[in-house]
This record gives sequence, C-alpha cells and structure tokens, in this order.
Amino acid sequence: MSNRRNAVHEILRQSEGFRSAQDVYAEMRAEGAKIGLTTVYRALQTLVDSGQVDVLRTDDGESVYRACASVHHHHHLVCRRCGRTVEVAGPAVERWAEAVGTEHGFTEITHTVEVFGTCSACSAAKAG
Amino acid sequence: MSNRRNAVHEILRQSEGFRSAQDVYAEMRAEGAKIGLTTVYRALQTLVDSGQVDVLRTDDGESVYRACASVHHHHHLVCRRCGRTVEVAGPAVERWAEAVGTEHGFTEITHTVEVFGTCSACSAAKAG
DNA sequence: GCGTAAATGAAAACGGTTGTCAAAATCGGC
DNA sequence: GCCGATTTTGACAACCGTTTTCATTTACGC
Repeated sequence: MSNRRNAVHEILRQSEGFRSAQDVYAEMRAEGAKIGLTTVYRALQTLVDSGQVDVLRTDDGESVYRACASVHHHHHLVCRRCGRTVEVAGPAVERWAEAVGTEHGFTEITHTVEVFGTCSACSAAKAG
Repeated sequence: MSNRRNAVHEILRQSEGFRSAQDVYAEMRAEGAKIGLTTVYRALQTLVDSGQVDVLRTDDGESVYRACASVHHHHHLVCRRCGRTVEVAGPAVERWAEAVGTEHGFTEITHTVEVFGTCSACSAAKAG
C-alpha cells in the first residue's frame, strides 16, 4: 500500500533498539523524505495494530517503537530510586495468571506485572 | 511539614491500587480540600523521591501513584467488560517477584499484578 | 509585629500525541 | 487518457497530562 508506511517500517528495521516517533520522523526528513509527522504517527500506529511493531512507553511518557515483533511478552523490574529498568521474563507468572483466571471462570486472560525494588547501586548509595 | 503532602499521601494510603495525579486531585477537591493541582503533583513527586510512593506509567502515558507499604497484600482479577473484581492471593507470584528482584540485585521488593479477563457471565453474553 | 524562607496555586508554557480538513495521490470504470 | 470516488497525506490546531513561572500566602524565629 503506501510506501510511506513501508519507509517508516524500514527505518525501524534498520534500527537496533527502540526509536521514538519524533526520532523516526527526524531521520526520514534528514534523509530527504517528504513526510509529515502525522503520517509517521499513523504509520507507526498501523504497524503496531498489525503486530509488526512493538511499542512501549519510556519513563518520561514518550512512545518508542521497535520493528520485528516476536511477540515476546515480558515484565519490568524497576528501581524505585533511579528508575533503572530491567526486562524480565516470568513463565511462572504467565501460568499463574492463566490458572487464576481460569479457576474463576474468566477467559481471554491478560495481565500486567510491575516489580519494584531498590537496585544495588541505589541501595549502596542510600546506605552510605 | 506540609499537611498538604500528608493529605496526598493519605489519599494514596486509603486507595487500593494506583491512582493518577488528576484522580487524587479530584478526590481531594470533592472532599472539600482547598488544594491546587500543582501542589498535588509536587507532593506526589516528593513522595516518589523519598521512596514512599511507587509510580508507573499507564499505556496512555499517564503517571499513576501508589503508597508503598500496602497493608494487606492481594491482587485483582478484573473482568474487562463488567468490571467485576475478584481478590486473589498468589504466593507463587510473591515468590517469583522476590526471586526476580534478588537475582538482579534489587532489594525492598514490591510488586503489582493485575489480571484481566472476561468473566463467565460476560463471555456468555458476548457469545449470544 | 516583622522579616525571611518555604509552600502554595492559578495560569501559562511545554511536549508528545491525536484530530481536523483540504489538497494530493491512487484506484476503477470507461 | 479522463473523470469521479476513495484513500492517503500533511500542515496546523487541538488536546491533555505535566511542569514551570511567579506573585501571593503561610509558617517560623525573633
């Protein structure tokens, strides 16, 4: 369909990690592409909807996108002091959530898990 | 010091889950408290900085806050259609969260878990 | 009571995101 | 190729949660 959307997808493919919409937009403009910010957002949204792109929110509320979504479900371990975040997998939690839901007659079960703690660096700083 | 800050903290203490700043503000105003939105934000930020409150971002970019030492700890299984909520205990999850945190050198580990699903009544209604 | 410093809050600024709407590109039939 | 209908596009404004500004109020020590 639109080669704009493919162009956006291509930028993400060429990128290593997560990129923000504004970032993608800036790069495309820098490359000389005639594209509007609105279209970048729309393309990203479409890609997310069709499962071709992962999206998550940074701590300061910006959405960041990444291509090649192996729908790899994970949770976050967040330091409550410095905000450092570690992605963690939790097969035990997945199974537990599913079991708890089923046990109560619920279907189409999803879940969110956030683990908070004080990371080693911060607990050292705090102690000192 | 400021009883405004304590008031904000108190609202969070009386709350079960995460609340948004605007939500806290609305409740305080509804209770007749003379407080500004700015002060609520400032109080929340201070509480977060001092480690008395957890904060995270929702999917739509809003910051939500929760008082740290939750008294009786349990999780919620929520029907995404009718909102019916079941309190569930999850020793497996508690252990998992603790283990995951420790594994990454984190201490003072807390966690939040929300399980969503469609309850039996609603999935029946939906099917029909 | 008086002075200083901290706290407060109304309003404006900010920034990322989303909506609006007219223009441009594309499609389908001929 | 031509023409109308549909889709895509993008400049701009609107939106909304959050942060900053700054003048006022309050708390505290004397």
